Amino acid sequence: MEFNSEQLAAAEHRDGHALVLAGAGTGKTRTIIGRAAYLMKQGVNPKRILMLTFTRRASREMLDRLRKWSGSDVSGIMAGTFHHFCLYIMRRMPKEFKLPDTAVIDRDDQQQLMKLVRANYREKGEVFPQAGQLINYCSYARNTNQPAKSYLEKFTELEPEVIGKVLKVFRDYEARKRDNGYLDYDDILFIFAKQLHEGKAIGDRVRGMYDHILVDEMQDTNPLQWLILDGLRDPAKLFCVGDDAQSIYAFRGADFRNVHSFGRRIPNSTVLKLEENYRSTQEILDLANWLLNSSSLPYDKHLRAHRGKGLMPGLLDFENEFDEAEWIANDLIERHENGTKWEDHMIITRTAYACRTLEATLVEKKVPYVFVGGTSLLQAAHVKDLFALIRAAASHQDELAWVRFLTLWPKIGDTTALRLIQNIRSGYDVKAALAVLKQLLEKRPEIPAAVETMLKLWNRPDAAIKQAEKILKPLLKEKYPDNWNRRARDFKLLQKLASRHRSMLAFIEAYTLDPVSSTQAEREETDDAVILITAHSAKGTEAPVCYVIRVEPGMYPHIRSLGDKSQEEEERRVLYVAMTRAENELVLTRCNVENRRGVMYGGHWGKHSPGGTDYFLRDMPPSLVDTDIANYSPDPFSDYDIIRPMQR
DNA sequence: AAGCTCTGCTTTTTT
DNA sequence: AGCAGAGCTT
Repeated sequence: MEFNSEQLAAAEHRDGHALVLAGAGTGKTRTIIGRAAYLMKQGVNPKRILMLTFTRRASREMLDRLRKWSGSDVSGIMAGTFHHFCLYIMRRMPKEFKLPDTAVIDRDDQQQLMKLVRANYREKGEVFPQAGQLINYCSYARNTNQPAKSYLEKFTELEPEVIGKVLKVFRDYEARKRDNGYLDYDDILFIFAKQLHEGKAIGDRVRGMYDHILVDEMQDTNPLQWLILDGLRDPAKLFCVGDDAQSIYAFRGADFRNVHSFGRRIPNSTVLKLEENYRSTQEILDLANWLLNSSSLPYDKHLRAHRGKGLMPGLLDFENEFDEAEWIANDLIERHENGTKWEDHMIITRTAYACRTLEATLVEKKVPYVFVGGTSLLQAAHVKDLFALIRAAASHQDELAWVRFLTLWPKIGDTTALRLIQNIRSGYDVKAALAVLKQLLEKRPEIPAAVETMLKLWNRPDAAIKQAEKILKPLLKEKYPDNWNRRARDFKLLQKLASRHRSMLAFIEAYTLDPVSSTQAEREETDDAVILITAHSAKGTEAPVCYVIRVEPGMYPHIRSLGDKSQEEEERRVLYVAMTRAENELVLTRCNVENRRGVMYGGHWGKHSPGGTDYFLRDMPPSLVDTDIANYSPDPFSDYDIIRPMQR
């Protein structure tokens, strides 16, 4: 593995805490891996190293590359996301953390639970935040470590009476979560951080476990995660890597000033810089640099390409998204026919929704692709239905699972289900609960029988899934009449994934924290595929050829962020991240939005703010891009011999 | 009273 | 695809 002098200085930094400010493509990952390899070479026990990354995918890749490059056994290193790490430690010390039997719930479950609570407070016709919004508020306040009350007063426009009610809803929600034995994503961080700081003995014990803590994507850490890092350091040394220009998770409470204040907040720390870009050609960086420098924020970034000059980025206009999708698919096919691999191409989208047309076109034209980001396999409605049955068998306290499972059956709606559940939960354990259920549903023995079947197959996850599918099939076929075959395929996939786990609960927990998108899972069968990815998921990745689609007004910045200066700036960074993924070729495409329904509000793009930016590329110097589609193969008519009308 | 069906509306990003 | 609400059925 080769390093330049900046990278080497960072990787071999001695003594004290360090922050490495690394621009896009400057070898951030390389440096953090180099750091780990250096430490091990110096004789540090891998077990004393903790690597925190932003996604599980990133940590897997990092360990893979470290294993290959260092040639040593890296299995001792603890590597994962903040959530994984905290949960892992808490599960190892359940008594200390006062963590009884708990199940991790995902966002969707949180929302369902919130909906149940909300219904008890909202009066008919009253304007009250939706369940999803309530979860957002609650989560944001906790991740930024501020009381819900002051957060709601300062950062929302809710009326005081509504705020009072919302706070009551929050309290109820917390209580209901506890009764059900649920841990949401925020609880995992919160309980860990609290004990780390307030439980003296636990804090010392956890602090004693590691000597070196390596943190990737530091700019995306939020105040709660900062508290965790702060509680873990000393004697352990922090080695954090980040880039303020790539901070795109403010909506999750991330604060890139965590990066700016690092030196001030941590005594005896060093700030190092990586400035040479190894990924892209200069033309691509010129465009990215222009984008950042047209901001009013002083990013002070000027990426220099080590590789020198290359091709101009393209900016191609299309009449509508069908033409755009068609052109991209044809371009991909032609490139593939010329001998490049599918996987060398990445298509970056702002939202999962915005690439639906493209996805359909790729399927139609038989271009293999994987989608990264967006709805995962476990969030698909039919998969949740199946898991509801399994979870119901796991715990008679699991309210959400029982509601979902019971309402699958005809003639059982919310009301009946909730009434049944009240009785079930009074039972001592699942067996007692089942006895009660059998009595209440005397005429429908198949319902409790389904749960009993699951209990019998408890230690054989794949068999349990197979049986669950068999039992629910007639019900689900009714519920999802249109695309049953596609959904049935997901169950087969699920069975396969489950067979790698010993217990059902371990399987569910692993995939709650590490959601696999269904196409991503299929990827294990097809290894060469075009990568279709959201800009957020694309951070940390790269590809020789990148298409950034739908770079049009209303998308960058996204219409929902217009009117809020700091949100608009975050959108600029999202586009910056998207552009800087490209190694050799960058193609921006956009559609004519003039006539599209739903984008224009009263002649404005959303709430247009004075002095704000309604579209980033509006004032782009034409010299930065090539807009001539003829320079980009293929010619859309190349397959046909067409008649060109005479000029008159 | 509870369940079911139809219609119209909206669609950010993720551990 | 999912949600809310209206209105119809059991």
